[in-house]
Amino acid sequence: MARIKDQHKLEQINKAACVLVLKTGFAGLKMADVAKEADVAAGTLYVYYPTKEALINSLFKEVKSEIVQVLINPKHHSLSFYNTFQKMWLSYFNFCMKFPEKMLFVEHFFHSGLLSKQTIDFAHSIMEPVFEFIKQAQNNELIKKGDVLIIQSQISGPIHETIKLILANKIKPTKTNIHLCFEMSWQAIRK
Amino acid sequence: MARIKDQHKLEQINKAACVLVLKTGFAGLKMADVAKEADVAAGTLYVYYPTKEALINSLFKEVKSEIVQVLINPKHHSLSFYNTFQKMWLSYFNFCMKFPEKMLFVEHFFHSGLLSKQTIDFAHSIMEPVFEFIKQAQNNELIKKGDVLIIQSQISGPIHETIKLILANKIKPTKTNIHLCFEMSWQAIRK
Amino acid sequence: MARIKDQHKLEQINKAACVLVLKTGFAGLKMADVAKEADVAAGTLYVYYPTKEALINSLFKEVKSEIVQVLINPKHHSLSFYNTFQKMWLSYFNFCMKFPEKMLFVEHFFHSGLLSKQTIDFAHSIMEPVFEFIKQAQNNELIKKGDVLIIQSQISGPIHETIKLILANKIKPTKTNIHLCFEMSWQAIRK
Amino acid sequence: MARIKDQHKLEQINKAACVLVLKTGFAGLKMADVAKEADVAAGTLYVYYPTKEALINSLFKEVKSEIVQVLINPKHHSLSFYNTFQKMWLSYFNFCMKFPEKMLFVEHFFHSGLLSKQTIDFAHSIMEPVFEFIKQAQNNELIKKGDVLIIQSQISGPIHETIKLILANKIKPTKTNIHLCFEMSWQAIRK
DNA sequence: AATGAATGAGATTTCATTCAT
DNA sequence: CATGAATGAAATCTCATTCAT
Repeated sequence: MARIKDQHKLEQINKAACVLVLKTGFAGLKMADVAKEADVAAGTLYVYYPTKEALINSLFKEVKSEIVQVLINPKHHSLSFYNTFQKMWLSYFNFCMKFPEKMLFVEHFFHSGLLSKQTIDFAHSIMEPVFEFIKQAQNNELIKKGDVLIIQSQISGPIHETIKLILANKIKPTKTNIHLCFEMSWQAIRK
Repeated sequence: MARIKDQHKLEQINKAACVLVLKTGFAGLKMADVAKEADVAAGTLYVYYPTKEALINSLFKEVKSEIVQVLINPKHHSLSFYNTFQKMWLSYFNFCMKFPEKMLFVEHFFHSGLLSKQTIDFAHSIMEPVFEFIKQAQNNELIKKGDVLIIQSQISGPIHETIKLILANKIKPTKTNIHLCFEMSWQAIRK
Repeated sequence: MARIKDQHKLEQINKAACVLVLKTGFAGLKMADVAKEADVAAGTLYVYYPTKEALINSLFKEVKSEIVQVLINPKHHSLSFYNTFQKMWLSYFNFCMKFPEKMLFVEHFFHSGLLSKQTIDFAHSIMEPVFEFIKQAQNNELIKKGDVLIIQSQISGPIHETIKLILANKIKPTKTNIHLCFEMSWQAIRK
Repeated sequence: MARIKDQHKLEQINKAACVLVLKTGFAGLKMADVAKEADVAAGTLYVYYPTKEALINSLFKEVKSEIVQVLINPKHHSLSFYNTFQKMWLSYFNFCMKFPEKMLFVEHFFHSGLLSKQTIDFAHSIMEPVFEFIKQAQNNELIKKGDVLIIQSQISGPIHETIKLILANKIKPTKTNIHLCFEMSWQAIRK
């Protein structure tokens, strides 16, 4: 038997790619740098991904999936919609604070022109459970009616912007600021 | 007056750079492509901008300025804050619909790692009048207190997301959708 | 006006590629070496040919055409078929002696798996006038009947082999050897 | 007797290398592909051959030897030279038809620049018995005088070309075509 | 001996920039 | 000023070879 394909190595590569996007912006994401950051030979990247494009697409799907996992965590289920929503919102906010590289990776590449249609479609389809959750609340007259995509972008958009402001050291992640941000989202969508 | 060389050609180049970002994403923005789209020789770009970085930074500042002009248009002044806000919001929304390439150019490059600190600082400073407008409303107890950057990102973030959804053909720019989007922003920030 | 695309430079590149095939065998034909041999920057090759494969295909077609020109030279026309054939044969032999790199280039790449079907088809189609010449002689009962491709390969095959032996210093291009080679071809095809 | 490791595996590898040359040309003969075609791991190739070059040189010598065996088969001995020659010619033609990958492997690599001088010398030396056979016939005034290399290339050259035409589906291996080919060779060399 | 993941030198190709015209 | 062919540093990617298992 040869060395088995190392799950750990794949994770190293993925992590490295995300971290580099956070550090240097993704315009300069170079395969050589990813390899160095992952402490792996350049050629090794191509054992796991046939092209740079494939790496980005695959990684995008993986991270997007992880994000959706965070959102639809069963632990969020609560008696009231407000409570569930709040838990979801906070989970996601905390996730973005903990792994800004992941949030930025998805944000940056979504409109970069580097993702395949297949990947974009995947990203939309995987969000279905989240959309369902929104629709139910709409049916129960708990939040505003209207296209779920608009409702959802009203929630995630400001979170991303706020995280970016924090990363840019323009604002601090104080309780006040986080609460303001949440409160605005809630007021935006509530009936 | 050989200073501004050929204003028309400069505009062609700027337009081309924006349009290409809209068409193919900004990750692969190539000088050769900008030249072709602008119907100009590659070398000509360097008559107007010394480097690609200069082109992007300069164009970013120009477009960002144009956007601020749209926001702080004196025509928006009205008796009530709500009225003024609504006019601003609509102006900006319509601007983004009319020139999505400009909105996306600014959006895409803002966190790309390709802009100089100087440009980033400029972008923040030029927004001062808008922040002032928000602060006044806060002082007059018309909208929520808190960091103006958070308030502002709550307004622009959803607009950008909604425009992107429209461009991606995920939703239609119907009166209902536009009104929903505005209403959510208003509910988000109002006291 | 910029520099005009330099016909001379294209010829330099083509010559260089042929020469390198002769010198180092074509398995090791490297773009960097072609550039160096042509006294041109590596990137310049890509001004003229989009890929290495394109360079090889294009060059192959050009050299093959040149060879056909040598074969169907109007000056060869003579009263007797024997005379015309002898002139053709000698022209081709001398061409191969003068430009062994061209002969070898065509020989080597023809069965290399690097040429596109289109190029292979071109190579066959361009030989039509030569086949016509053979067919006429067959109709006039001057040479053996049978598939022209077989007749033709009986003529060119030995020439190529002989040239290779000369290049490998195994035999000398003496009058005796050349005459023997021609005489065998003639005896092979004559009625 | 761990000398020859696994004879079967070695044959698989050799066959694979030949077959790939036939299928895809020799320019792109890759060790990984040879391994896959031989249904063996890449590393295994290096158990049998220290380098790619060694594989090619060794295989070349082996196949060339096999070819010479075919040519100097004692069964060909007959009363008349013509009969012997005809048997040799047919044996070789049939061998090439049965194992075109072997013929092409030798053909392709002979002038590829990838073989060592030692291998080239071996290839020439092993042909000595064949050259002797030709020389005897010359001494007996049965065939034309002249350098045996030229005589020999007049025989093998057309066979190779004809086989290639058959493989390329340009002609069919009919009795007529084969007979024409042989007849031309005979007329070429006979006194 | 056999495996195939990992390597890294070196190949092809790209693209911002220069410069002769 | 304008051009676009030419450049070459740097990027992506390949592949013969190694080596841990």
